[in-house]
Amino acid sequence: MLTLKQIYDDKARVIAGLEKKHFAGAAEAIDEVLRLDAERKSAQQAKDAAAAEMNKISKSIGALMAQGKREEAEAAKAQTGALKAQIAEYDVKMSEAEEAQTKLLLTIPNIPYDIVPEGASAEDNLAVTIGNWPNQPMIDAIAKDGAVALRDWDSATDEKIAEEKLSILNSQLSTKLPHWELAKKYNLIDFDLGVKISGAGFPVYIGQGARLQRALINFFLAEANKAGYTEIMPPTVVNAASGYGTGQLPDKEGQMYHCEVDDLYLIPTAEVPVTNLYRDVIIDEAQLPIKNCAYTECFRREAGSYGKDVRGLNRLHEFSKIEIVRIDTPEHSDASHKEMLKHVEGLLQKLELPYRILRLSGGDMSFTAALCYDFEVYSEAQHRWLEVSSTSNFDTYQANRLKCRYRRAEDKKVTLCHTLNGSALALPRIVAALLENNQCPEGIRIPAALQPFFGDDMIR
RNA sequence: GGAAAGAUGGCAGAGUGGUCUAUUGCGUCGGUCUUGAAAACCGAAGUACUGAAAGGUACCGGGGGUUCGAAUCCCUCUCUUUCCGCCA
Repeated sequence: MLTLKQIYDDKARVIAGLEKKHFAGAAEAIDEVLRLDAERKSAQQAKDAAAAEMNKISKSIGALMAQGKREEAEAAKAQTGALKAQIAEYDVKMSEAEEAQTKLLLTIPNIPYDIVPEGASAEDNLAVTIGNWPNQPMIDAIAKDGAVALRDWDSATDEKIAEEKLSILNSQLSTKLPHWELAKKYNLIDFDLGVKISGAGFPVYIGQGARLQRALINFFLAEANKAGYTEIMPPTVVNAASGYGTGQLPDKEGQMYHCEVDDLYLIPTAEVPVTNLYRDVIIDEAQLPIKNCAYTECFRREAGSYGKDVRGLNRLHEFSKIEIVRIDTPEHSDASHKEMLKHVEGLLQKLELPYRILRLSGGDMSFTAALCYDFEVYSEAQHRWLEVSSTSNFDTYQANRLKCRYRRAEDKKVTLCHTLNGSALALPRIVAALLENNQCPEGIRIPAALQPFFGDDMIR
């Protein structure tokens, strides 16, 4: 959640940020937060004063008793009744105001960074990079200064180039089979068996299909380890406190599987356990940035999804994902974020998949993010972009909920960390794109970087 | 699942009703000494809210109660450890 300091320091900026995120009633909500804070402060001041008086009297009673002055002690006792009632009253006022304030703050989203594009929906997301296009990679045409240039899209020229490329690509690829037919043709994935033993959205991977899963997991972990991330294997079931820490609760209660008997939640992403490792922790600055990665199964109820979005591997209830998580100082978090983007982009380049990177608009970003980039791969049989990674900087928003802080080397002050995370990568849509984009008469070509992990150059 | 014991500051570990803003040890930081280091000695050091500051308030697993006063007594919850049972 937002910190009070953020609001006191620049209220207008906070309100403008919330409006950019299309949060209705921003100004009213912020004013209410401030009103409750004033209420809390005055109640606390009154309570503290009464408690100080009370403590003083109590101590004097102890001294009087020790000296055997019983009558004076009894007189002092008589004084405390009114004070006691006052303290209780102010205490109730204080905690009521505090609770109301926290509850309200939990419903207020993070504020976006300045470079986040204005806009209400996915339509307004800004493509910043396109790569791995056939014949002549788009990246050469639009981002000469490096793959993760992350410059703003030049709509006059870049959009035209992208459109042309897309139409060439689509005309070349109209004969390709979608991945669910390829999965059947090569006996890689059985969706019907999954329905039988679990339900829709729980595919069974078989033979080379299962081996491809394992190869991708190992490939992504190997790349993350190479990039300096420490591998974590966390529990995939967490308590409610962890859900609140990273912000899945209370906002997205219905999206998580919940084991009621034990009041535990199946994780929707490794972000939850791996970030919560640092809940209620004060880290030495020398240990930052913390760079962790984890492979886990992820579980999402996906209530309300339907149609082409859930066809085949497009949207599952259980899927494998490798997540990278960073904890950093405010000064360095932006550089950390860029490194993460470069890492994720590198994976897509090594897998030789056509991709684009989008900077999400204010209205399309998640509740907790301050800056978010989505990575999408182009599915050549479905003729659509599939999201395979979302890489975000949460600024201090998550850290404030988590109470994840660090001790600054310079002045020993305890300060909120910045948290960041990103998928690197989610498997199902990568598999979909690999199958569709690499199909040829002989089978399905495995990209060179993946061959050592898969043990073959082709699915036949 | 059954039984017992426990939860105190970075760690270890005292404290069973009144200067406890918690004894002590280790570790950490600063200083003295030293060419430098070690040792020794001296000193410092928690978190949060509040206040311009001095200071005040709260925190000894969580919540509640008794009392003028609770780390300490009572209730309750959670967790941990040990033993037994079951088990990959």
